[in-house]
Amino acid sequence: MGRGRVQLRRIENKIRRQVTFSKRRTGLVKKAQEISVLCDADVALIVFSPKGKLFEYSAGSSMERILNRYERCSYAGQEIPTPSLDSQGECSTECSKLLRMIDAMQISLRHLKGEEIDALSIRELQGLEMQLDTSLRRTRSKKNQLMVESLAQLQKKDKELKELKKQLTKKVEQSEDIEPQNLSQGLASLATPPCEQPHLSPGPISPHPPLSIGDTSQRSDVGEEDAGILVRSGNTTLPHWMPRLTGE
Amino acid sequence: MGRGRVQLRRIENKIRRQVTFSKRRTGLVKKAQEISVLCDADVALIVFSPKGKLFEYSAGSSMERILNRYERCSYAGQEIPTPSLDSQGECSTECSKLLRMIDAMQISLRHLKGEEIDALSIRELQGLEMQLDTSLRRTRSKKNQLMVESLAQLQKKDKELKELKKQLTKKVEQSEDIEPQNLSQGLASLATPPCEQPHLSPGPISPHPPLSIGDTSQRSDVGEEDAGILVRSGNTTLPHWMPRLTGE
DNA sequence: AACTATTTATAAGA
DNA sequence: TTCTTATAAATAGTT
Repeated sequence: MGRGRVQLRRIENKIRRQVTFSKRRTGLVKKAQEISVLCDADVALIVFSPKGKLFEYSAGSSMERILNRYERCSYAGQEIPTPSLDSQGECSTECSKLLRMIDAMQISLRHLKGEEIDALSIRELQGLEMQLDTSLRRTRSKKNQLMVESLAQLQKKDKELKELKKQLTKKVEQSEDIEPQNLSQGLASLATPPCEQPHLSPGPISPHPPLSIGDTSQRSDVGEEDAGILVRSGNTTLPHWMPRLTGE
Repeated sequence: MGRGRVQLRRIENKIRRQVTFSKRRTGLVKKAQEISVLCDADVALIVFSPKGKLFEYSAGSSMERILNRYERCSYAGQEIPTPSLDSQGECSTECSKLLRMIDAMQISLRHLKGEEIDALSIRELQGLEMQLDTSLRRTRSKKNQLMVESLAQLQKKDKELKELKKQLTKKVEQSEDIEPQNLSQGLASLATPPCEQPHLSPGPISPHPPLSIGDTSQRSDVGEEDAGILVRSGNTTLPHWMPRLTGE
């Protein structure tokens, strides 16, 4: 059904494969829905795209219901999966559902943490790899964005302080005959503060949310990705995660 | 597709309904198998006939594996099923504990998936980045290891088949005066099979567990890490995830 | 289970 | 992604 006879083998072209997947997935769901309505059947359809994305469809009853029914039917002859502690019917059902959920989530968490991946197939590993790659990109990107913003803030603050210093110095000079040195020395140590994290001081000095500045105890990966904007500082004291480019 | 427009409503006639069910079920399975092969997807299909009979089909991976994966994926993104009903002190305490646990896990899970990272601090992002980096390395490493092993297997099999072909060809030549060409031609097409995924054929042809072979729909990252061993193939049909180095 | 007249699905192209 | 169109495929009703 299309402009050429379909070869029953993997479509090599990535784009065409993706398009075909999308179309056929729609078709499959439609068929599933049709058989459900026409023939009064319960249908559950689960599809994982090659990239590992999940698509699900169920008709006639909820996915959960169908899967439960499936387990009952398919395990019909096998061992009993320990109904175990049951006395408060309702609640234990709820609890065991939560426990299963936790089980499943733990497995996911372990995999995402690179643990217990020995049991995974190549296909699953590739899905995981892509997921992790995406996450890593996003995380790096976000981190670098925050770093740049944070630095810009510091620079702005520094500039303001310098300006303040300048003005005050001027005033001091004007009234130097009255108070010779005390004030001017105090200002010198105040003008460029030792770059503390903003959130250490409870008072909201800046209108921005608390920025905590991380360290770079890793490989050199700071200047990557979309943080390609190189921020140069004059004689600003740099935060410790920033590579010292200017040999001030 | 038939001699009348299909009404999307339950077929009342019992016989017709049963017949349609049977036909469409076949069609649905065929479609499922096609999308799996064409698009390299994992598909699970569960159908309950109106009489309650179970039909199941899976492609790309075993039903069990797909259902496990489904639970992992679907729970990972799911909403918490309402802390709700609490009256029986003991159990609801237990439940809410589990729910809090699930909550925490979901947050971790989302972060590891690169979602909802906007609220994280630079320090937290760096921690996450390192975690993801480690996971990615491990995953790639494991995947590549499996790929190499899988390829080695295929090569071994290929070699065996070639040896077999050679021997059989020899035998044929010896008795060529009796049966001129039929056998030898049949062998030629049999010697190097089109590298189907083993799990598509139900019968266990090889003694190896079903290897599901993933694709490389990503950046070129196959030859990295500890998979530095370059495996060359003769005229073996390569699995599709393998970069074609030999321009056969 | 087979056979067609038709309807549907969809591959390719835009 | 969505629309269009030519054609392959599925299948409803029939035998």
